[in-house]
Amino acid sequence: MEGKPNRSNAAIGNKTSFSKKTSKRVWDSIAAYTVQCERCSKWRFIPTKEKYEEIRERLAEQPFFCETAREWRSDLSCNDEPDVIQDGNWRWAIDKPSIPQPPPGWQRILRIRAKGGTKFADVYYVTPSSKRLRSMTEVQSYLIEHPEYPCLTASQFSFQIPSPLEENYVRKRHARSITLHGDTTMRVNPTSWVGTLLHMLRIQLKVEVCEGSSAC
DNA sequence: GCCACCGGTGGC
DNA sequence: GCCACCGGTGGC
Repeated sequence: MEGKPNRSNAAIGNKTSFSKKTSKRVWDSIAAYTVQCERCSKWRFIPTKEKYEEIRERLAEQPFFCETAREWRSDLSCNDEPDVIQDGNWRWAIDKPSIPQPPPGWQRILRIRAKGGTKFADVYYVTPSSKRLRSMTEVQSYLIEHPEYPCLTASQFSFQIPSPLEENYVRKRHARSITLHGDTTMRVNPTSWVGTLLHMLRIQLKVEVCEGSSAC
């Protein structure tokens, strides 16, 4: 989590929101959102998912500085200690930049999968009528079938998922061992891709760990 | 029966 | 190797 220049990162507590029409609970498995200051490289918590989505959408054109956080922390500056220090209690993931904010009334939900699976996370959109859309194909079909959203296009949706900082969180497809005669050993091919992503991406999510933590 | 979660795979 | 998509299924 040491600061590299020109990156930004953000965080939210495990968030439960409610569909207005159905009061159905929708869970986001993200514990916190943080953005990195472009100037001092310190990571700053972002108070809400909505604010984080707003910052993330514009980050390429509108860099984040500690002063930006004065909207919710009036006295914050680059002289203050970083909000985030790396410890063993959290998992982190690098988010993708320039993801559009979900349309008004819609939710973009990120669900983190368990460690050792074939995929780190799933993104889905919840429509104002609480329908869950899992892919761009489903979004396009939905928009065609629902002309009440004439202004929405597929370009306003993104199913990109963050990348975990923890190496080997996701089982590598080509490193899978073939299970024979009850041998369930899993081999994972180590790579250095995390370092590469750190230089390319600008946003991180803090993912809550629920492995025996009393906080869970 | 529904749905959240997960795995598999085709395409790039 | 990564991503997008979607089918299967276990838990409710």
